[in-house]
This record gives sequence, structure tokens and C-alpha cells, in this order.
Amino acid sequence: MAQHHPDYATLMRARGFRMTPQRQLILEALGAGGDHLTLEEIYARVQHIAPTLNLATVYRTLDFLCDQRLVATADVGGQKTYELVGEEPHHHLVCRSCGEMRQIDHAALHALCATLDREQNFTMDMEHLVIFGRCSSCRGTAESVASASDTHVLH
Amino acid sequence: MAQHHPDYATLMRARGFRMTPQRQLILEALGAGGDHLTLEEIYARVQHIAPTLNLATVYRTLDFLCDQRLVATADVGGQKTYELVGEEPHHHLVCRSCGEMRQIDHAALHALCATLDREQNFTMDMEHLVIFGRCSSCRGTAESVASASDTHVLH
DNA sequence: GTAGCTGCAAAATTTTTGCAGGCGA
DNA sequence: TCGCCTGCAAAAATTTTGCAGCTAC
Repeated sequence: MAQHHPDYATLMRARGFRMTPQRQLILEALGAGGDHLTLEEIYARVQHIAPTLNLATVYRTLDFLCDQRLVATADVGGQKTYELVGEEPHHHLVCRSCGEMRQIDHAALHALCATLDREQNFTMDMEHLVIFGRCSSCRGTAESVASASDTHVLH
Repeated sequence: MAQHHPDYATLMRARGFRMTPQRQLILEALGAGGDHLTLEEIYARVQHIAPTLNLATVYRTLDFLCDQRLVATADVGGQKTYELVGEEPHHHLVCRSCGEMRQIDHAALHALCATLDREQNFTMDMEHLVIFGRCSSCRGTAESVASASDTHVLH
């Protein structure tokens, strides 16, 4: 799998682009923040270090990094989020009652992947899947929904 | 499973709300349009019949119908979409190269569901799952991405 | 008749764009 | 030095809100 901190500067220069402090900061924020940071969270983090860094720059930089396939987006709970590409394939179970988010690994979906391949002739993306549902502690409670989104995201 | 056209008017009156022509139209658009209509698509459809129907009303009505659990939302390809609740549980495979969307039924995910339940003590929502990947005809082509969104949605 | 609902318009919010100057290579 | 990038501010796009009048019941 990809290493944790590729040499982004070299990579970008090789592609004819520049490594600027702003891009560096945003990449670091994404690396340090774990996955699933929203644009606002990213903005808050980099702003903390570089208060003059403009919101428009965050929009443009994230667009740029997505184009370059260094960053990927996913929708989690209706929120568009960003994360570095190249992390271990992993997936999440998100409880729609309490919002708890648990990681599961690739293996759990292996059977599904094989089935789709065999029966549907379809190769599913395995980079990152988010499955909504209810965790054991929330199961059985009469409590209703609306705390977590209805949206279930697979990335 | 739920019938295709429940008596929404009676249901809403029973809950102390009104059935207005606007709500009727939006429900019909959702019923006729299949699943995964965006707000704009819904607006366009109802506008075609009732040109004075306001965009703000569409926003408010969809909110209202979601609150009432008559309509559910999902994010497909980064777009928030709406559909009637109470249809057959079904899922989609979406090719990120050509955009083809294929339905698969509940059974295909049954094994995954059981595994998560057993090993993770987690009950996944089964209402509606969208899995991105590549279909057989696009597999093997060198063609790159970006035609379909990176976002994979499970609802 | 009454209260919920809608249309309209304005406001608030979110995202994009133009342009001059700055800075990485 | 060259031209890619950024900050700033304005524009554009999207979503929400206030309010008066209408209408479902």
C-alpha cells in the first residue's frame, strides 16, 4: 500500500506544478486530521497556523488536489469530506443513532466484492466504504432518527 | 412491502397536516420519476405542470416530507437526491466510467449484512445502497476517471 | 372560521471568479 | 525572470426566512 507521507513536493513538481506553503499546510492538515475532514474543518486548522490563508484558496487547493488524485472526497452524513488518497483500504460503520464511527478492514467486504464480480460482472471500488446502520448499544432503543444523516456513503 | 401509492392525503390528515396540490404534485413527481431525483429535477417536473409553484416551496415540502418519513434522501455522485420511502429494498451498482446504473436486489447483500451483524454486532441499514465501481464493458479500458463522481453512496 | 401552507422577495449562506501582485523553481 | 498561485473582493449560485394572503378542512 502507499506509504504514509509520499513526497508530494517532488511529485507535484514532476507534474509541472508548485509546492506552496498553502498546499503543504492543507496536505498536512489532511494527514494529521485522519480521514473525513470537511472543508470547514480544514480551513479552521490551516487558519490556526496561517490566519491569512484565504477560504477561496482552500476551495481551489482541494479542487486541485482532487484533480491530481492526491485527495479524494466522500460524502459522510450529507457532508462532503476530504482525505488523502493512498491510505490503507478501510471502511467505516456509522451508527445513525449515536454517530459512533468504527473502522473495519477490507476483509469484511471481500465476500461481497467476490459476489458482485462473479454474479454481476461488476468490480466494486474498494477504497473506502461507509455503511450506516445501528450499533449494538443503540439497537433496541425506541429513540428515533435524525441525529445522524440518512445518507450512506461509499467511497 | 409498502404498496406503491399509499393514501398520503389520509395519512397526512391523520397526523394533523394538510394535503395541498403542491405536496400532491411533488409526491407524484417522486412516484413517477423513479428514485434518485434531485431537487432541481423535482422542481422542473412540477413546474412543468404548475409553473407558479415556487422553488422555496419545493425546499420546504421536501423537508417536510422527509420529516414525515414519506421521503428519504441519498447522495448519489455528490448530488443529494430524493425518493419515496416504502419501495422495495433495492440497491444500485454505478459504473464510474460510463455512469451506467444497475439495480440489484437485497439478496446480494444478505451475506454482508449477516457478517456485520455477527462479527461487528452492527445492523446495517438495508434500505438502499449505491456501490461505485466499474462495469464489465468499462473494465480494462485505460480511460481515466472523473466522468462519474468519486463519491459512493449508501442509503 | 382558523391555522397551516404558499408565493414572493429579501436575506443569509456557500461557492466561484477576476485580477493584480507575490513567489517558487 | 516567468508564469503559476494566492489574497482580496466582488459576483454568482444555493438555500433559508419573513410575512401577507390563500385555502384545506
